[in-house]
Amino acid sequence: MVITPELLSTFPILNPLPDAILSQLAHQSTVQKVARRGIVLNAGTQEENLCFLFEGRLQGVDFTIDGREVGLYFVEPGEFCGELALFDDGPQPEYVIALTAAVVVMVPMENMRKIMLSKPGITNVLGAKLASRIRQMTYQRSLLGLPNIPQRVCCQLWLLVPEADKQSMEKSQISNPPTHMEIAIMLNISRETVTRVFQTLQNRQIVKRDGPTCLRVNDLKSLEGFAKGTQKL
Amino acid sequence: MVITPELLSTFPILNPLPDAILSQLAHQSTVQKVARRGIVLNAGTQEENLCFLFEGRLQGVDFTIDGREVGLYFVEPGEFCGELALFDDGPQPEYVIALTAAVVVMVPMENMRKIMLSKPGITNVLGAKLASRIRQMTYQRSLLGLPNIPQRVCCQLWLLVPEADKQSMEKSQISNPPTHMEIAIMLNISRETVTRVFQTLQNRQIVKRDGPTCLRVNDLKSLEGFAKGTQKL
DNA sequence: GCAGCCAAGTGATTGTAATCACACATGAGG
DNA sequence: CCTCATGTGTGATTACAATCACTTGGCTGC
Repeated sequence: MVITPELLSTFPILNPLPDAILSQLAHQSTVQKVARRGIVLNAGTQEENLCFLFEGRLQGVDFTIDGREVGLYFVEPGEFCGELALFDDGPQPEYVIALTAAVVVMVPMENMRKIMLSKPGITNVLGAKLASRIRQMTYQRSLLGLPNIPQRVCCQLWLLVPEADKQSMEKSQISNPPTHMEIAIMLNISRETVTRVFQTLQNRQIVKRDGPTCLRVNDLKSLEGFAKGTQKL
Repeated sequence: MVITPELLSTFPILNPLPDAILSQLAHQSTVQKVARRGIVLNAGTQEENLCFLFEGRLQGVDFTIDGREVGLYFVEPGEFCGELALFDDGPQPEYVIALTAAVVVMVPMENMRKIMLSKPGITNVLGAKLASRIRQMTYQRSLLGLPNIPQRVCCQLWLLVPEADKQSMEKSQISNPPTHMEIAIMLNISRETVTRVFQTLQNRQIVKRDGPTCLRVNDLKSLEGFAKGTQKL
Protein backbone atom coordinates (compact mmCIF):
# COMPACT_ATOMS: atom_id res chain seq x y z
CA MET A 1 0.00 0.00 0.00
CA VAL A 2 1.33 3.37 -0.97
CA ILE A 3 1.14 6.48 1.18
CA THR A 4 -0.38 9.52 -0.43
CA PRO A 5 -0.35 13.04 0.96
CA GLU A 6 -4.14 12.79 0.97
CA LEU A 7 -3.96 9.84 3.29
CA LEU A 8 -1.70 11.74 5.67
CA SER A 9 -3.98 14.74 5.60
CA THR A 10 -6.82 12.62 6.96
CA PHE A 11 -5.03 12.87 10.31
CA PRO A 12 -6.17 16.04 12.03
CA ILE A 13 -2.73 16.94 13.23
CA LEU A 14 -1.11 16.70 9.81
CA ASN A 15 -4.00 18.26 7.94
CA PRO A 16 -2.87 21.89 8.28
CA LEU A 17 0.54 21.12 6.77
CA PRO A 18 1.19 22.36 3.22
CA ASP A 19 1.11 19.82 0.41
CA ALA A 20 4.83 20.05 -0.18
CA ILE A 21 5.67 18.88 3.29
CA LEU A 22 2.96 16.23 3.22
CA SER A 23 4.27 14.63 0.08
CA GLN A 24 7.77 14.69 1.50
CA LEU A 25 6.51 12.99 4.66
CA ALA A 26 4.55 10.52 2.58
CA HIS A 27 7.77 9.40 0.95
CA GLN A 28 9.55 8.91 4.22
CA SER A 29 6.75 7.06 5.94
CA THR A 30 5.72 3.44 5.80
CA VAL A 31 2.46 1.64 6.23
CA GLN A 32 2.37 -1.36 8.51
CA LYS A 33 -0.28 -3.95 9.05
CA VAL A 34 -0.25 -5.20 12.56
CA ALA A 35 -1.90 -8.41 13.68
CA ARG A 36 -4.10 -8.53 16.75
CA ARG A 37 -1.87 -8.61 19.85
CA GLY A 38 1.06 -7.40 17.74
CA ILE A 39 3.48 -4.92 19.21
CA VAL A 40 3.28 -1.47 17.64
CA LEU A 41 5.71 0.43 19.87
CA ASN A 42 8.27 -1.05 22.21
CA ALA A 43 8.88 0.16 25.72
CA GLY A 44 12.32 0.96 27.05
CA THR A 45 13.97 1.81 23.76
CA GLN A 46 13.97 5.14 22.03
CA GLU A 47 11.30 4.95 19.37
CA GLU A 48 12.30 6.21 15.97
CA ASN A 49 8.78 6.46 14.64
CA LEU A 50 5.68 8.38 15.43
CA CYS A 51 2.73 6.04 14.95
CA PHE A 52 -0.51 7.15 13.29
CA LEU A 53 -3.44 4.78 13.58
CA PHE A 54 -5.45 4.39 10.40
CA GLU A 55 -7.61 1.40 11.21
CA GLY A 56 -8.24 -0.70 14.29
CA ARG A 57 -7.69 0.02 17.95
CA LEU A 58 -4.47 0.13 19.95
CA GLN A 59 -3.79 0.06 23.67
CA GLY A 60 -0.91 1.54 25.64
CA VAL A 61 0.21 -0.97 28.24
CA ASP A 62 2.81 -1.06 30.97
CA PHE A 63 3.92 -3.70 33.44
CA THR A 64 4.26 -3.68 37.21
CA ILE A 65 7.46 -4.68 38.97
CA ASP A 66 5.99 -8.12 39.48
CA GLY A 67 5.11 -8.52 35.83
CA ARG A 68 1.39 -7.78 35.76
CA GLU A 69 -0.01 -6.05 32.73
CA VAL A 70 -1.39 -2.56 33.23
CA GLY A 71 -3.65 -0.84 30.69
CA LEU A 72 -3.05 2.86 30.17
CA TYR A 73 -5.11 4.19 27.26
CA PHE A 74 -6.76 3.29 23.99
CA VAL A 75 -5.82 4.74 20.63
CA GLU A 76 -8.63 5.21 18.10
CA PRO A 77 -8.32 5.71 14.31
CA GLY A 78 -7.11 9.20 13.42
CA GLU A 79 -5.08 9.46 16.61
CA PHE A 80 -1.37 8.87 17.02
CA CYS A 81 1.01 7.70 19.69
CA GLY A 82 4.69 7.54 20.57
CA GLU A 83 5.07 11.32 20.62
CA LEU A 84 6.79 11.57 23.97
CA ALA A 85 10.30 11.30 22.57
CA LEU A 86 9.66 14.30 20.34
CA PHE A 87 9.90 16.43 23.45
CA ASP A 88 12.58 14.90 25.59
CA ASP A 89 14.41 12.33 23.47
CA GLY A 90 13.71 9.80 26.19
CA PRO A 91 12.75 6.17 25.81
CA GLN A 92 9.15 5.14 25.19
CA PRO A 93 7.80 4.41 28.67
CA GLU A 94 5.04 2.01 27.67
CA TYR A 95 4.25 -0.60 25.06
CA VAL A 96 1.57 0.00 22.48
CA ILE A 97 -0.10 -3.12 21.17
CA ALA A 98 -2.86 -3.76 18.66
CA LEU A 99 -6.18 -4.86 20.13
CA THR A 100 -7.56 -5.65 16.70
CA ALA A 101 -5.82 -6.14 13.39
CA ALA A 102 -4.68 -2.62 12.63
CA VAL A 103 -3.13 -0.46 9.95
CA VAL A 104 -0.66 2.16 11.10
CA VAL A 105 1.46 4.75 9.35
CA MET A 106 4.94 5.07 10.76
CA VAL A 107 6.46 8.52 10.37
CA PRO A 108 10.15 8.83 11.25
CA MET A 109 10.64 10.76 14.48
CA GLU A 110 13.51 12.77 13.01
CA ASN A 111 11.46 14.18 10.18
CA MET A 112 8.63 14.98 12.48
CA ARG A 113 10.98 16.77 14.83
CA LYS A 114 12.24 18.92 11.97
CA ILE A 115 8.71 19.87 11.03
CA MET A 116 8.01 20.66 14.63
CA LEU A 117 10.93 23.06 14.75
CA SER A 118 9.98 24.85 11.57
CA LYS A 119 6.23 24.97 12.23
CA PRO A 120 5.39 26.34 15.67
CA GLY A 121 1.76 25.56 14.91
CA ILE A 122 2.55 21.87 14.88
CA THR A 123 4.54 22.16 18.07
CA ASN A 124 1.50 23.68 19.69
CA VAL A 125 -0.75 20.89 18.48
CA LEU A 126 1.69 18.31 19.75
CA GLY A 127 1.93 20.13 23.06
CA ALA A 128 -1.84 20.16 23.24
CA LYS A 129 -1.78 16.43 22.57
CA LEU A 130 0.51 15.86 25.56
CA ALA A 131 -1.76 18.05 27.63
CA SER A 132 -4.82 16.06 26.64
CA ARG A 133 -2.97 12.87 27.43
CA ILE A 134 -2.31 14.19 30.93
CA ARG A 135 -5.96 15.09 31.31
CA GLN A 136 -6.96 11.63 30.19
CA MET A 137 -4.52 9.96 32.57
CA THR A 138 -5.74 12.13 35.41
CA TYR A 139 -9.29 11.08 34.73
CA GLN A 140 -8.34 7.44 34.42
CA ARG A 141 -6.51 7.71 37.73
CA SER A 142 -9.63 9.08 39.35
CA LEU A 143 -11.52 6.05 38.05
CA LEU A 144 -9.13 3.79 39.90
CA GLY A 145 -10.04 5.60 43.07
CA LEU A 146 -13.62 4.37 42.90
CA PRO A 147 -14.09 1.74 45.60
CA ASN A 148 -17.22 0.43 43.90
CA ILE A 149 -15.94 -1.93 41.24
CA PRO A 150 -19.08 -2.29 39.11
CA GLN A 151 -19.22 1.48 38.92
CA ARG A 152 -15.65 1.54 37.72
CA VAL A 153 -16.52 -0.85 34.91
CA CYS A 154 -19.57 1.18 33.93
CA CYS A 155 -17.48 4.37 33.81
CA GLN A 156 -15.02 2.74 31.48
CA LEU A 157 -17.83 1.41 29.33
CA TRP A 158 -19.40 4.84 29.28
CA LEU A 159 -16.10 6.24 28.00
CA LEU A 160 -16.24 3.82 25.10
CA VAL A 161 -19.69 4.98 23.99
CA PRO A 162 -19.35 7.31 20.98
CA GLU A 163 -19.73 10.95 22.01
CA ALA A 164 -22.47 11.53 19.46
CA ASP A 165 -24.74 8.92 21.03
CA LYS A 166 -24.31 10.30 24.53
CA GLN A 167 -26.29 13.39 23.52
CA SER A 168 -29.27 11.65 22.06
CA MET A 169 -29.45 9.09 24.86
CA GLU A 170 -30.86 6.57 22.42
CA LYS A 171 -29.47 3.12 21.96
CA SER A 172 -25.85 2.98 20.96
CA GLN A 173 -23.17 0.47 20.11
CA ILE A 174 -19.48 -0.04 20.62
CA SER A 175 -17.73 -1.65 17.71
CA ASN A 176 -14.76 -3.90 18.30
CA PRO A 177 -15.10 -3.56 22.04
CA PRO A 178 -12.04 -4.40 24.12
CA THR A 179 -12.00 -7.87 25.63
CA HIS A 180 -12.81 -8.34 29.27
CA MET A 181 -9.12 -8.81 29.94
CA GLU A 182 -8.24 -5.55 28.26
CA ILE A 183 -10.80 -3.69 30.33
CA ALA A 184 -9.64 -5.48 33.46
CA ILE A 185 -6.06 -4.27 33.18
CA MET A 186 -7.21 -0.69 32.57
CA LEU A 187 -9.24 -0.79 35.78
CA ASN A 188 -6.94 -2.80 37.98
CA ILE A 189 -9.43 -5.58 38.49
CA SER A 190 -9.55 -9.23 37.52
CA ARG A 191 -10.92 -10.52 34.26
CA GLU A 192 -13.56 -12.57 36.06
CA THR A 193 -14.87 -9.52 37.82
CA VAL A 194 -15.35 -7.74 34.51
CA THR A 195 -17.20 -10.78 33.19
CA ARG A 196 -19.51 -10.80 36.19
CA VAL A 197 -20.33 -7.13 35.82
CA PHE A 198 -21.11 -7.69 32.16
CA GLN A 199 -23.34 -10.60 33.13
CA THR A 200 -25.34 -8.34 35.40
CA LEU A 201 -25.60 -5.66 32.72
CA GLN A 202 -26.76 -8.23 30.20
CA ASN A 203 -29.32 -9.72 32.56
CA ARG A 204 -30.78 -6.29 33.01
CA GLN A 205 -30.86 -5.77 29.25
CA ILE A 206 -28.60 -2.77 29.52
CA VAL A 207 -26.05 -4.14 27.11
CA LYS A 208 -26.15 -7.03 24.69
CA ARG A 209 -23.46 -8.80 22.73
CA ASP A 210 -24.04 -8.66 19.00
CA GLY A 211 -21.41 -10.91 17.56
CA PRO A 212 -17.80 -10.63 18.58
CA THR A 213 -17.27 -7.24 16.95
CA CYS A 214 -20.13 -5.30 18.41
CA LEU A 215 -21.58 -4.55 21.80
CA ARG A 216 -25.02 -2.97 21.79
CA VAL A 217 -25.93 -0.58 24.55
CA ASN A 218 -29.70 -0.66 24.83
CA ASP A 219 -30.12 1.50 27.90
CA LEU A 220 -27.72 4.42 27.85
CA LYS A 221 -29.57 6.15 30.66
CA SER A 222 -29.06 3.30 33.09
CA LEU A 223 -25.45 2.85 32.08
CA GLU A 224 -24.83 6.51 32.77
CA GLY A 225 -26.64 6.19 36.06
CA PHE A 226 -24.37 3.37 37.17
CA ALA A 227 -21.31 5.24 35.96
CA LYS A 228 -22.21 8.44 37.78
CA GLY A 229 -23.19 6.51 40.85
CA THR A 230 -26.80 7.68 40.97
CA GLN A 231 -27.94 4.07 40.65
CA LYS A 232 -26.30 1.09 42.24
CA LEU A 233 -25.67 -2.15 40.43
CA MET B 1 8.85 39.86 50.10
CA VAL B 2 10.12 41.25 46.87
CA ILE B 3 10.88 39.19 43.80
CA THR B 4 14.31 39.63 42.31
CA PRO B 5 15.48 38.30 38.97
CA GLU B 6 18.03 36.31 40.97
CA LEU B 7 15.28 34.59 42.84
CA LEU B 8 13.56 33.63 39.58
CA SER B 9 16.80 32.36 38.13
CA THR B 10 17.06 29.81 40.93
CA PHE B 11 14.35 27.89 39.06
CA PRO B 12 16.03 25.66 36.50
CA ILE B 13 13.51 26.41 33.81
CA LEU B 14 13.84 30.18 34.08
CA ASN B 15 17.58 30.18 34.58
CA PRO B 16 18.53 30.31 30.88
CA LEU B 17 16.41 33.42 30.29
CA PRO B 18 18.26 36.74 29.79
CA ASP B 19 18.28 39.19 32.67
CA ALA B 20 16.03 41.64 30.85
CA ILE B 21 13.20 39.16 30.63
CA LEU B 22 13.76 37.95 34.15
CA SER B 23 13.44 41.39 35.67
CA GLN B 24 10.33 41.99 33.61
CA LEU B 25 8.86 38.72 34.89
CA ALA B 26 9.92 39.59 38.41
CA HIS B 27 7.80 42.71 38.26
CA GLN B 28 4.76 40.87 37.02
CA SER B 29 4.98 38.03 39.49
CA THR B 30 3.85 37.81 43.08
CA VAL B 31 5.02 35.80 46.05
CA GLN B 32 2.44 33.96 48.10
CA LYS B 33 2.73 32.25 51.42
CA VAL B 34 0.40 29.33 51.61
CA ALA B 35 -0.63 27.67 54.84
CA ARG B 36 -0.54 23.92 55.23
CA ARG B 37 -3.60 22.44 53.50
CA GLY B 38 -4.09 25.70 51.62
CA ILE B 39 -5.19 25.58 48.00
CA VAL B 40 -2.50 26.66 45.56
CA LEU B 41 -4.28 25.93 42.28
CA ASN B 42 -7.96 25.37 41.78
CA ALA B 43 -9.41 22.64 39.62
CA GLY B 44 -12.05 23.27 37.02
CA THR B 45 -11.23 26.89 36.30
CA GLN B 46 -8.67 28.20 33.88
CA GLU B 47 -5.64 29.09 35.94
CA GLU B 48 -4.08 32.45 35.19
CA ASN B 49 -0.83 31.71 36.95
CA LEU B 50 2.00 29.35 36.59
CA CYS B 51 3.09 28.31 40.06
CA PHE B 52 6.74 27.98 41.05
CA LEU B 53 7.48 26.33 44.37
CA PHE B 54 10.16 28.00 46.41
CA GLU B 55 9.76 26.33 49.78
CA GLY B 56 7.66 23.48 51.13
CA ARG B 57 5.93 20.60 49.36
CA LEU B 58 2.77 20.58 47.27
CA GLN B 59 0.53 17.76 46.11
CA GLY B 60 -1.67 17.51 43.04
CA VAL B 61 -5.00 15.98 44.04
CA ASP B 62 -8.16 15.02 42.23
CA PHE B 63 -11.49 13.62 43.38
CA THR B 64 -13.45 10.58 42.31
CA ILE B 65 -17.08 10.81 41.25
CA ASP B 66 -18.09 9.78 44.75
CA GLY B 67 -15.96 12.45 46.36
CA ARG B 68 -12.90 10.51 47.47
CA GLU B 69 -9.57 12.28 47.37
CA VAL B 70 -7.00 10.97 44.92
CA GLY B 71 -3.31 11.88 45.12
CA LEU B 72 -1.55 12.48 41.82
CA TYR B 73 1.95 13.82 42.36
CA PHE B 74 4.19 15.79 44.67
CA VAL B 75 5.85 19.08 43.82
CA GLU B 76 9.27 19.75 45.34
CA PRO B 77 11.06 23.09 45.70
CA GLY B 78 12.45 24.34 42.39
CA GLU B 79 9.67 22.66 40.44
CA PHE B 80 6.52 24.28 39.11
CA CYS B 81 2.96 23.30 38.33
CA GLY B 82 -0.14 24.48 36.53
CA GLU B 83 1.56 24.44 33.15
CA LEU B 84 -1.10 22.46 31.31
CA ALA B 85 -3.09 25.51 30.23
CA LEU B 86 -0.01 26.94 28.52
CA PHE B 87 -0.51 24.32 25.86
CA ASP B 88 -4.22 23.96 25.40
CA ASP B 89 -5.88 26.85 27.24
CA GLY B 90 -7.99 24.31 29.04
CA PRO B 91 -9.02 24.29 32.66
CA GLN B 92 -6.74 23.00 35.38
CA PRO B 93 -7.77 19.34 35.79
CA GLU B 94 -6.61 18.86 39.37
CA TYR B 95 -6.20 20.80 42.57
CA VAL B 96 -2.78 21.59 43.94
CA ILE B 97 -2.61 21.97 47.70
CA ALA B 98 0.20 22.71 50.14
CA LEU B 99 1.29 19.78 52.28
CA THR B 100 3.45 22.01 54.43
CA ALA B 101 3.48 25.76 54.81
CA ALA B 102 4.89 26.86 51.48
CA VAL B 103 6.18 29.82 49.55
CA VAL B 104 5.25 30.00 45.89
CA VAL B 105 5.94 32.47 43.13
CA MET B 106 2.96 33.09 40.87
CA VAL B 107 3.88 34.03 37.32
CA PRO B 108 1.02 35.20 35.11
CA MET B 109 0.17 32.61 32.47
CA GLU B 110 -0.11 35.26 29.76
CA ASN B 111 3.42 36.55 30.22
CA MET B 112 4.77 33.06 30.32
CA ARG B 113 2.95 32.21 27.12
CA LYS B 114 4.54 35.19 25.38
CA ILE B 115 7.98 34.11 26.48
CA MET B 116 7.20 30.62 25.27
CA LEU B 117 6.36 31.94 21.81
CA SER B 118 9.48 34.08 21.54
CA LYS B 119 11.88 31.54 23.01
CA PRO B 120 11.59 28.10 21.43
CA GLY B 121 14.09 26.88 23.99
CA ILE B 122 11.60 27.51 26.75
CA THR B 123 8.85 25.81 24.78
CA ASN B 124 11.05 22.77 24.55
CA VAL B 125 11.74 22.75 28.25
CA LEU B 126 8.05 23.08 28.98
CA GLY B 127 7.29 20.30 26.53
CA ALA B 128 9.89 18.16 28.24
CA LYS B 129 8.19 18.94 31.53
CA LEU B 130 4.87 17.64 30.22
CA ALA B 131 6.67 14.58 28.92
CA SER B 132 8.26 13.91 32.28
CA ARG B 133 4.92 14.37 33.94
CA ILE B 134 3.48 11.67 31.68
CA ARG B 135 6.38 9.38 32.52
CA GLN B 136 5.81 9.99 36.19
CA MET B 137 2.09 9.32 35.91
CA THR B 138 2.76 6.16 33.94
CA TYR B 139 5.07 4.92 36.66
CA GLN B 140 2.63 5.86 39.38
CA ARG B 141 -0.07 4.00 37.50
CA SER B 142 2.11 0.90 37.41
CA LEU B 143 2.50 1.16 41.18
CA LEU B 144 -1.26 0.95 41.54
CA GLY B 145 -1.14 -2.32 39.65
CA LEU B 146 0.84 -3.99 42.42
CA PRO B 147 -1.45 -6.41 44.24
CA ASN B 148 0.90 -6.52 47.22
CA ILE B 149 -0.02 -3.48 49.26
CA PRO B 150 3.03 -3.26 51.56
CA GLN B 151 5.19 -3.37 48.45
CA ARG B 152 3.23 -0.48 47.03
CA VAL B 153 3.91 1.58 50.14
CA CYS B 154 7.60 0.74 50.07
CA CYS B 155 7.83 1.78 46.41
CA GLN B 156 6.30 5.13 47.21
CA LEU B 157 8.61 5.56 50.16
CA TRP B 158 11.54 4.63 47.99
CA LEU B 159 10.52 7.37 45.56
CA LEU B 160 10.70 9.89 48.38
CA VAL B 161 14.27 8.99 49.29
CA PRO B 162 16.65 11.64 47.89
CA GLU B 163 18.35 10.39 44.72
CA ALA B 164 21.80 11.13 46.13
CA ASP B 165 21.32 8.72 49.04
CA LYS B 166 20.12 5.90 46.82
CA GLN B 167 23.61 5.60 45.37
CA SER B 168 25.51 5.38 48.60
CA MET B 169 23.00 3.01 50.19
CA GLU B 170 23.83 4.46 53.57
CA LYS B 171 21.22 5.73 55.97
CA SER B 172 19.02 8.46 54.63
CA GLN B 173 16.19 10.68 55.72
CA ILE B 174 13.06 12.22 54.31
CA SER B 175 12.30 15.69 55.57
CA ASN B 176 8.73 16.82 55.94
CA PRO B 177 7.44 13.44 54.88
CA PRO B 178 3.86 13.27 53.63
CA THR B 179 1.31 12.16 56.21
CA HIS B 180 -0.05 8.65 56.11
CA MET B 181 -3.24 10.02 54.61
CA GLU B 182 -1.38 11.77 51.83
CA ILE B 183 0.46 8.59 50.96
CA ALA B 184 -2.75 6.60 51.18
CA ILE B 185 -4.55 8.64 48.55
CA MET B 186 -1.56 8.39 46.21
CA LEU B 187 -1.65 4.61 46.47
CA ASN B 188 -5.37 4.03 46.57
CA ILE B 189 -5.29 2.43 49.97
CA SER B 190 -6.66 3.36 53.36
CA ARG B 191 -4.85 5.49 55.89
CA GLU B 192 -4.88 2.68 58.45
CA THR B 193 -3.17 0.34 56.04
CA VAL B 194 -0.35 2.84 55.54
CA THR B 195 -0.01 3.15 59.30
CA ARG B 196 0.23 -0.62 59.68
CA VAL B 197 2.92 -0.90 57.04
CA PHE B 198 4.88 1.86 58.76
CA GLN B 199 4.49 -0.01 62.03
CA THR B 200 6.04 -3.09 60.51
CA LEU B 201 8.89 -1.05 59.01
CA GLN B 202 9.53 0.62 62.35
CA ASN B 203 9.48 -2.66 64.26
CA ARG B 204 12.13 -3.97 61.90
CA GLN B 205 14.18 -0.80 62.41
CA ILE B 206 14.04 0.00 58.73
CA VAL B 207 12.58 3.44 59.30
CA LYS B 208 12.26 5.59 62.39
CA ARG B 209 10.33 8.74 63.10
CA ASP B 210 12.55 11.59 64.18
CA GLY B 211 10.17 14.30 65.21
CA PRO B 212 7.23 15.31 63.03
CA THR B 213 9.37 16.81 60.31
CA CYS B 214 11.77 13.99 59.62
CA LEU B 215 11.64 10.32 58.83
CA ARG B 216 14.93 8.48 59.10
CA VAL B 217 15.56 5.53 56.83
CA ASN B 218 18.07 3.33 58.59
CA ASP B 219 18.08 0.39 56.22
CA LEU B 220 17.92 1.55 52.62
CA LYS B 221 18.85 -1.89 51.33
CA SER B 222 15.86 -3.57 52.94
CA LEU B 223 13.52 -0.82 51.87
CA GLU B 224 14.67 -1.24 48.31
CA GLY B 225 14.27 -4.98 48.63
CA PHE B 226 10.66 -4.62 49.68
CA ALA B 227 10.01 -2.07 46.95
CA LYS B 228 11.48 -4.23 44.21
CA GLY B 229 9.76 -7.30 45.56
CA THR B 230 12.90 -9.32 46.24
CA GLN B 231 11.96 -9.47 49.92
CA LYS B 232 8.49 -9.84 51.31
CA LEU B 233 7.20 -7.81 54.20
C1' DG C 1 -13.54 -31.86 9.92
C1' DC C 2 -10.81 -31.62 13.65
C1' DA C 3 -7.30 -29.64 16.80
C1' DG C 4 -6.02 -26.00 19.26
C1' DC C 5 -6.45 -21.55 21.04
C1' DC C 6 -8.43 -17.75 23.04
C1' DA C 7 -12.35 -15.32 25.11
C1' DA C 8 -15.85 -15.76 28.17
C1' DG C 9 -18.79 -17.85 31.85
C1' DT C 10 -19.17 -19.84 36.55
C1' DG C 11 -18.88 -21.82 41.34
C1' DA C 12 -16.20 -22.38 45.58
C1' DT C 13 -12.94 -20.73 48.48
C1' DT C 14 -9.84 -17.54 50.60
C1' DG C 15 -7.25 -13.71 51.80
C1' DT C 16 -6.85 -9.32 52.88
C1' DA C 17 -7.62 -4.65 53.08
C1' DA C 18 -11.63 -1.48 54.13
C1' DT C 19 -14.25 0.06 57.53
C1' DC C 20 -15.67 1.34 62.09
C1' DA C 21 -14.85 2.89 66.41
C1' DC C 22 -12.11 4.08 69.32
C1' DA C 23 -7.64 5.87 72.21
C1' DC C 24 -3.67 8.67 72.36
C1' DA C 25 -0.20 12.15 71.30
C1' DT C 26 1.17 16.62 69.83
C1' DG C 27 1.03 21.26 68.68
C1' DA C 28 -1.43 25.67 67.79
C1' DG C 29 -4.17 29.24 69.29
C1' DG C 30 -7.32 31.65 72.13
C1' DC D 1 -3.93 26.55 80.64
C1' DC D 2 -7.26 24.36 78.33
C1' DT D 3 -9.38 23.20 73.85
C1' DC D 4 -9.48 21.80 69.54
C1' DA D 5 -7.73 19.98 65.44
C1' DT D 6 -4.93 16.84 63.30
C1' DG D 7 -2.11 12.88 62.82
C1' DT D 8 -1.31 8.39 64.35
C1' DG D 9 -1.93 3.66 66.53
C1' DT D 10 -4.90 -0.56 67.13
C1' DG D 11 -8.42 -4.30 67.47
C1' DA D 12 -12.64 -6.48 65.66
C1' DT D 13 -15.43 -7.32 62.03
C1' DT D 14 -16.88 -7.72 57.37
C1' DA D 15 -17.34 -7.38 52.70
C1' DC D 16 -15.86 -8.38 48.49
C1' DA D 17 -12.86 -9.15 44.79
C1' DA D 18 -8.87 -12.32 43.71
C1' DT D 19 -7.82 -16.62 42.72
C1' DC D 20 -8.31 -21.29 41.22
C1' DA D 21 -10.09 -24.67 38.48
C1' DC D 22 -13.01 -25.72 35.45
C1' DT D 23 -16.42 -25.61 31.29
C1' DT D 24 -18.23 -23.76 27.15
C1' DG D 25 -18.24 -21.56 22.76
C1' DG D 26 -16.48 -19.74 18.61
C1' DC D 27 -12.94 -19.03 15.26
C1' DT D 28 -8.61 -20.19 12.72
C1' DG D 29 -5.76 -22.77 10.35
C1' DC D 30 -4.23 -27.08 8.93
